[in-house]
Amino acid sequence: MARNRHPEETVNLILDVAFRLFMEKGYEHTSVQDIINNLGGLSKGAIYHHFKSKEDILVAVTDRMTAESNQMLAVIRDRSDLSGKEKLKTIFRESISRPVQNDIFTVAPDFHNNPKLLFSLLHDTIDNAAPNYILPIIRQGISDGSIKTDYPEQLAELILLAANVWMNPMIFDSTEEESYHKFMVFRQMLQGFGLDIVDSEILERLQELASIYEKNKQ
Amino acid sequence: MARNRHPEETVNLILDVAFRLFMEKGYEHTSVQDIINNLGGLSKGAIYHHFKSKEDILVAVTDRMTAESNQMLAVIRDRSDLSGKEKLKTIFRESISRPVQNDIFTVAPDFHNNPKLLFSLLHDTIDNAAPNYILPIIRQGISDGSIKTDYPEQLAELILLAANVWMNPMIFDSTEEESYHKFMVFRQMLQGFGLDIVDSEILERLQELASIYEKNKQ
DNA sequence: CAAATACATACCGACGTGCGGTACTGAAAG
DNA sequence: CTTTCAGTACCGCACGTCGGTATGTATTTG
Repeated sequence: MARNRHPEETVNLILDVAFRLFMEKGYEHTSVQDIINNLGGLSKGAIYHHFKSKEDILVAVTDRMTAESNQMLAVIRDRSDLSGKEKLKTIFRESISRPVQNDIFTVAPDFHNNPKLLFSLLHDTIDNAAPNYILPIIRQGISDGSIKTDYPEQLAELILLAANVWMNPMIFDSTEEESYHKFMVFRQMLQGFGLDIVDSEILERLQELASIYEKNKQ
Repeated sequence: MARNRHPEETVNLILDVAFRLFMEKGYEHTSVQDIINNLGGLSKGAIYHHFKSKEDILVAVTDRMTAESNQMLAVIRDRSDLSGKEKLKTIFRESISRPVQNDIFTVAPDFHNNPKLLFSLLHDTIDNAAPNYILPIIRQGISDGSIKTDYPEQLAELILLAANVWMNPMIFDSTEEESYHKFMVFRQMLQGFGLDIVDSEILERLQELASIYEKNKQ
């Protein structure tokens, strides 16, 4: 295949293909040769020119996965027109209403055969997203009086772990009913921390989302 | 190597060695040959006589890991002298006081390089431990009036996910202070569900445990 | 003795990766 | 505008290792 004048396009092509295959067959059951075969003429040398290992491709893929949602978190975190509690409310409304499939990712991620991918998400949640996005919001909430807790770091972790992992239908698939119950338990948990961030609009959206997932499975 | 008259000893030897290596180097970076080399004369044929694949060894290893703690859960679940809330209380007191290192496992499990192992633990928690051990206890608690919730299944999942994963020092290492804070947040979460299962004895034990872990790291 | 079991040995195809080589690019030099 | 040339995108094969299998053999069991 001819040399590409914009190598970043080649990198993106590799990531697109790798992501799709990782989702379809799992990271471990996707060989580098599989990726090559779906690259349309590119060779093994091309891959190892842009990435130093197969693992390196996975890292890039997961980075691209979390980048978008982290961007959303950053924007909300930096708004100056909302209290801490209102920001949390906004985050959950956004993350629920956002469709899982967008233009980049035409395949709905499936973590059932992807221990490595789940592992990355888990650590991104605890090591990156919670301290960098949720924690500042909780701190602000403490300052402005809209949130009360003695342990903001741990509260941020627990909330995001529940939301990003436990309630994530890509990780633990649930029936519509179960998803709804999870959300109600989550709501009650937040209320236990004095955080009543759930309104009827969010509840409505959740029920919609759950029914969509249910239909896609069949 | 001579044939063993008690093949279960060979199986246990394989599992001992595999477990140690998985913990030291991670599942993926442990080759079958690595296991063989640490078996003291046994060969590849021996391994593939007792296990059908490397993955099969991992399953056996994780089963042995969770068996002990699940046994403890079963005993408490089946006691007839305690209310639901008291059983939960007992479980947490037990799991905190139980030393992580026992005679079988001389290596403290470390999940940082073991996506597969963490994956297994996560699914055992949600698919097995929560519904089979915690859920019946919560149901009993609902019956005897010591626990109140509309969604026992999801509450069981959330509680065990927080306890087994989030608060697990083998998965997310924390300083003594962080562990303590996690526990306090956990406590507040349970209180939000009307469950006040934490007493001063448990708090004391937690602080001890945290300081032990802190020392072992250095 | 025969069947089942507990291993050992030799070997296979597929895998991730390294590397010597090639062909293209874009900018500087003439 | 042409020539030159260093940098790099990409090729494709060779290598060592991997998980797994087929088969052989000694030992135990019934």
